[in-house]
Amino acid sequence: MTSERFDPASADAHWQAAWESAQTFRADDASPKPRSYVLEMFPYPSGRIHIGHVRNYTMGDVLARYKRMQGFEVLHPMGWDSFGMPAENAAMEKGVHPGGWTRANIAAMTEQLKRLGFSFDWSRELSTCEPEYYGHEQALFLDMYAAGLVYRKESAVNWDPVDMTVLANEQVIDGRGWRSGALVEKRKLSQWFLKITEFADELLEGLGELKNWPEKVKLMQENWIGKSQGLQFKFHSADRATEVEVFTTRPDTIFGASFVAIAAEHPIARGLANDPAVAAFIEQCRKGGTTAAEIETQEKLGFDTGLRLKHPFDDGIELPLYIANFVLMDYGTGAVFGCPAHDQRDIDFARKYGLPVIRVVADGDAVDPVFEGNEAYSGPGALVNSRFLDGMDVAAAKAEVIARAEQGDWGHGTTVWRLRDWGVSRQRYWGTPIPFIHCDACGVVPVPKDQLPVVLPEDVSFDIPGNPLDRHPTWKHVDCPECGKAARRETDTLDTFTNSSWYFLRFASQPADRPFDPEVIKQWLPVEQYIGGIEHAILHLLYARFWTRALARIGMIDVREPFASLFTQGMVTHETYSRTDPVNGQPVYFSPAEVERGGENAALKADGNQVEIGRVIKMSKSKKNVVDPDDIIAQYGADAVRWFMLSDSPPERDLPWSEAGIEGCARFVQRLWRLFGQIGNGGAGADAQHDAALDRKLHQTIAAVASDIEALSFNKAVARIYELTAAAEKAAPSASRSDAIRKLILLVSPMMPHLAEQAWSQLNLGLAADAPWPPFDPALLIEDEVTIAIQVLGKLRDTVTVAKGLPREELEALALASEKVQRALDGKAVKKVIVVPDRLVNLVA
RNA sequence: GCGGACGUGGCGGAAUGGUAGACGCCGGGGACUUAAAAUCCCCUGAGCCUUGCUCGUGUGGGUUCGAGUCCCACCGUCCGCACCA
Repeated sequence: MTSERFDPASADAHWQAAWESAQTFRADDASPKPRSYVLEMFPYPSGRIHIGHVRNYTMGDVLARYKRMQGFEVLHPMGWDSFGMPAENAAMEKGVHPGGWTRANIAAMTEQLKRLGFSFDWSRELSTCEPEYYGHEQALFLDMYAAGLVYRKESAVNWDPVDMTVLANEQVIDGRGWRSGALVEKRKLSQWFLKITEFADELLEGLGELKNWPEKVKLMQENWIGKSQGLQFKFHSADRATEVEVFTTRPDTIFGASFVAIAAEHPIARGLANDPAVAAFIEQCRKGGTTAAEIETQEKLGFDTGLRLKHPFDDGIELPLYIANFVLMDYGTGAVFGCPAHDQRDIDFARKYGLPVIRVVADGDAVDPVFEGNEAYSGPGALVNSRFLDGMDVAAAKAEVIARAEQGDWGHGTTVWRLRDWGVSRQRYWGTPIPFIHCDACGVVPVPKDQLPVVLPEDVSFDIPGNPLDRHPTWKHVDCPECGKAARRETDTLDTFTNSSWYFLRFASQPADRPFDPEVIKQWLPVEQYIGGIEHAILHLLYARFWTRALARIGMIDVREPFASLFTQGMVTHETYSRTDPVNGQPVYFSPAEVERGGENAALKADGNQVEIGRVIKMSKSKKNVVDPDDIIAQYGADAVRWFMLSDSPPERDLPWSEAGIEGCARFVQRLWRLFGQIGNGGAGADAQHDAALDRKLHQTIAAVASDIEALSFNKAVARIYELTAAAEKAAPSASRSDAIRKLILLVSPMMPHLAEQAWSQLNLGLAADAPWPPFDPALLIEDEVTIAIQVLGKLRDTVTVAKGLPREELEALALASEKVQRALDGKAVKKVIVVPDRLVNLVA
């Protein structure tokens, strides 16, 4: 007997406990089965699970469960990216300890995740803030150091003079510390760097192999790495007292040069700064925004230094030297030559300062040496006005100029990268201690591996400004491992991105005495499907690729690319509800829980009056358009929430959350439950009958849902399941119907695992989670009848349902026999007939 | 400014160049009920002279027997940002 309603409140917990006690989702390193590693980006333990996490992990869970059903040994782990600034902020604001705060958050969020029934192998759970994890990270860092991939150099940081602390870029608001409001200073500190630039070429080339990564992400990484090939050469003043080295990707346009520009921070500019006008201009360049969007829209400004430089091919040509606000010191040489006709920034600048605009590349049109427009031409063409280059195409001219520069020994062809080495030092407490010791006699000495982990002391306080590690009474005082004399520990910690750069390896293999076992890594890696947010498109994903390659280079692993497929999911959005404050005219926002939504209107529950329904946007605390996963799970059950996460919107797009939507999902859970209760006993009577149409529908659905899940097109799989459900409901009792319902339980089990287990348990066949994906009969995928569209001049006039595979002549005859077709033809002669077998007939009159 | 993505009913969205709007939500009508909830059935792009016809996938062109889909130009929305020389 089945109860009338499916009760998630009891079923969810029951089946979660059943999976846990059976260790259903434990991945077996020794399994003979083919492997599948499904990974979602692990969360930062901020305190509460966000609905975005729910969407992310639901997608991964459907894939992981499906893969298990397909006979794979699946690794589907979960852990915590638990070092980071929010813990320190909480410590300062709430007076709690970062460790205590973080671990309490992890405990609460673990409970939240478990309520959703995800098929995680919890035995592999890891937390990056524990010595059992970061100790191995320290060992890997030492290995990289030994391999020459780690070095120290001076680097500038944002220093808050009041809080006596280093600030992250995001903590600097309008040039001031976010907490203290003090003006931020640039300070030079000796810091640790990882040589990611040594892998720039590999990381760029490697993108080509990543067939299952979004083009968008690959493009972002490509641009971030920023490979540019060109010419680096020096301009000289007539007296050779001044020389300016520039880099250009367009050496072919050298005869179009009309000025040279250097960055405000360029040594030559600084050298001229005793002139107050120069100093004032440099100061002016420092103000204003530093982001691309700000700089791009900002007016181009220059300052003529009065210096004149000789053209490398003709001493008779003199170019003015400007200091300009659009030249970047940290790219190339910090100096460029301007060719206005073929670079938009340069022409903006030239028009402003009345500099010549000389066209040197012409795209086949008449050669007009006077360039009238204000739009630079950067396309292909033949060189003009360029002496020995005339007539060459751009590529040939580039090669020719580089060859001549090298011959004349005044320049050389070179490759410039935008990518810079990764500074990993953070002057923060809540991170992985960098395992080095500073000794006055021996210098910087690595901590011997047998002394790892260097454990972060937890007896620290945040009531005084500055780095707690630095003022800890004992922690930093150690003996030098080399000479034994008193020495000091490094008090910087590692950037939290290092924690997430190898966690996928530790998930696959976690021996106690080393970071991982390469033999086990080999079995699981690469991750078959990685799922997470687009916000990690560059940094995390590039660093993880870098660590993987670095570890491969030093012989620790065989994999080169950690993530075979990457999927970036969209956000969960919600309407906003607001009223305008009559006093200040600002909107006052209300949360969905405070609002009663009906039809096209919404009213505040408190006073019954209307509120304005705003646009559907990303959930954010400030707009109050958030829903809490716990509340909705309690109200609708895990399966309805999971189903909602998969329905309607394609997974890469945003998903608008709505009350009506989740209610519809909860209703569908009950609808399935009623259907699942209608499996016949397989005995006499109706249940012996077969239903060919339903059989076909079932097998088509099994095949389609499988391919939709593999393509991560969950919204399409959901639509298929609705269709099969409707077909099964309508079908008369038969053996086919019972079979369809039984298999439908399995089809929905990756998505609604609790409901599926509850229904499956009544068949006494073990756990649904352990059941294989139902096979389909390819013969049943083919329809025996097809509906043919009949068009006249491309317009649909009639349809006719016929046996599949009818010959062309018969289809044509059928089309002509149609009354509607004859009416549309209106006596005109048919000139041409297009027949697409089993699809359509188009009569051209 | 540059780069990218996207524009299809009231809404989320389907659609190897071949019947546009699958599936879901909302809405309307009906059945069941003393009643409500729940459930089930039907309708639901727009317009019209309603056996049917016309229009319709941001706009304007083009290719094609046939275009939501391909090409060109534009408009709009969203996202990202690094002046990359």
